[in-house]
Amino acid sequence: MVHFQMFETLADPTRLLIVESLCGGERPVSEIVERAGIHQSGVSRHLRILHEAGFVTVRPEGQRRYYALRPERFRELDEWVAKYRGLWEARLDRFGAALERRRTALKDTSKGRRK
Amino acid sequence: MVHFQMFETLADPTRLLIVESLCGGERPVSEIVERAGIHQSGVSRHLRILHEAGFVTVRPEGQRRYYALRPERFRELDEWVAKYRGLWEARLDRFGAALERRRTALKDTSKGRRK
DNA sequence: GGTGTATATGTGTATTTGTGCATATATTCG
DNA sequence: CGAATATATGCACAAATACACATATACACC
Repeated sequence: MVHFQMFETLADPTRLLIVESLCGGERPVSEIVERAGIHQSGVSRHLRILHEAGFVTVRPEGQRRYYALRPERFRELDEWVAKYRGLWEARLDRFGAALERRRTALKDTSKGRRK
Repeated sequence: MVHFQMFETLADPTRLLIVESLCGGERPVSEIVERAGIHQSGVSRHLRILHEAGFVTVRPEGQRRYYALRPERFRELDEWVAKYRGLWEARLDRFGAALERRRTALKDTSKGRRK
């Protein structure tokens, strides 16, 4: 529950569009503005938010500023989601459960999820 | 950029707390209210939002309503984040690239993730 | 220095959001 | 039926947010 700010940062269509625009590598602001479809000042603000949240880096070059994705936050996101992988993996287990019980001894792989 | 609504849903500390409270299995509203630290009506609203966004299911039993996590949305989240795994994996690759090239033939174990 | 281009910031505003309170709905039990 | 418990909803309101416009800053080139 410390991570809700990461989700706040991504909880805006324009910011998510910016993130996906940076998927292919660093981009100058002007290029992002073209795709975003909102005023340049708005894009600048969104980039500030993304930067403060640690999702992007800036590299000034001349009068341009190139923004790029920063791996750390995405990795953090990945680790958060990882905690919930058991949800659907467990479901698949249940399908094959009866079958599996007949074949092998029941190895208790449930990580204490069942209350 | 179709997924920003998923992030909107998780972009609230109380809702994220609810999600994590449901990690251990289904819970009645009353129990969630205790942990949330806000008024019962607020919790009810958050549960509605989570439900409409497809993050939870409801199972009425008597006068209680048991909420539980729904795997689909989390899986969707996982798939979204997966697109960004290349960010840090690529960085690691670069560190060990020269070394690895000398040791083994390049076995391509990437499951088609690289675009 | 001055001019032009790229990006950031101050300000006002309309919209959205989380919340508590009071009340409504549903369910159980007598 | 009525009373009690569990949960949802109508309403009002304070706080936050995304946006455009105008302006400020930073840099390049003359």
